[in-house]
Amino acid sequence: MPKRSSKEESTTLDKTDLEILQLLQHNARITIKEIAEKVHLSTTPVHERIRRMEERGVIRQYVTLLDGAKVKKGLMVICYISLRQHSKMAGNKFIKSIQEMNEVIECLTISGEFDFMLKVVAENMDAYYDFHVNRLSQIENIGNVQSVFVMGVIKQTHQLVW
Amino acid sequence: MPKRSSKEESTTLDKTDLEILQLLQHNARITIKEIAEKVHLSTTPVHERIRRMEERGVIRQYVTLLDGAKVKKGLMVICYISLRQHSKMAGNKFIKSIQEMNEVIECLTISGEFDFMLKVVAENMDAYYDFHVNRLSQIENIGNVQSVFVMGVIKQTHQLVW
DNA sequence: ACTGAAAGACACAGACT
DNA sequence: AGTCTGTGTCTTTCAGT
Repeated sequence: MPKRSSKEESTTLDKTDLEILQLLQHNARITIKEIAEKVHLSTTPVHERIRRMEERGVIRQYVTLLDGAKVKKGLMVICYISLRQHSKMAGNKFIKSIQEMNEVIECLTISGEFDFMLKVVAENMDAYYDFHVNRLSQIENIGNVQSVFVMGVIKQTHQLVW
Repeated sequence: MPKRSSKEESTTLDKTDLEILQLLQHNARITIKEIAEKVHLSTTPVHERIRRMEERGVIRQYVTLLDGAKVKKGLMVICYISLRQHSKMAGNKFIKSIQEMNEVIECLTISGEFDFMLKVVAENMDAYYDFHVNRLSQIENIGNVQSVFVMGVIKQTHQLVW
């Protein structure tokens, strides 16, 4: 039997837990009282269930989503990158650079021709050009870079439970 | 001078608004009292500023982010799709199908060879294969489909203000 | 694991500067 | 646009089942 840290007890989520998560996914600012009513419980167990799911890491974060265009981040670009070297150290250096760039809101390692897929936000094309040429391309060990522009957002959700 | 609906007054965001947004981005369940302390104001103006930013649509939604692996959505796939026909009606039919598929958590229209980029979540490879063959490929008018597997998440944030 | 009650903290509205 | 103050509501803890 594998040992587990006390912070990550792996009791499975029951139906009530999933209902609570569903409600929280849609509205992180919903009151515990309101959740309690919807799942037909009093506030105490709801409070405790949420606390445990936070502790176990099932709940990662409560975030507020903003309208990009209204905070001067109207342009979204998908950016594919391959490195010239694939040593662990070279990879870590790249990752560190990416972590520090606020414009990069997502970075995934992917299968296929490229090593990374980035999602980059900028105010407009000029700002993106500046980012691309003066910051992204300056990272050492960068190989091929390819930009794909996002013309429209059809769907964007964070629901992992439904 | 262009008319504006009263719901979307376009007064620019000042430094305090941006500070509030920054705090809310990191923690949607932060109390107004705590925000007020950090921006050196009383709760009333903070409350009012948030209310206005919600009304104007600057704040889109408060959401809870879950750990995919812990809610049986451990696999993430990027999926590129081109349609056979590009009429408006054909496009709308596709979009409607996508909206109804919970596995598709993101859908973007993109420049380049493909028409759409999807982000799909599934419990494992079997579940993804089932989704791909029996649901995605069954949408009428689907042309080319290409799947890229996400091997790791280096960075994932929703901060548009920093 | 839950209910119910009770204390303390907070949100929200009003009067005023 | 802001502070201050009061009221009602919610969170959070605890005793009890």
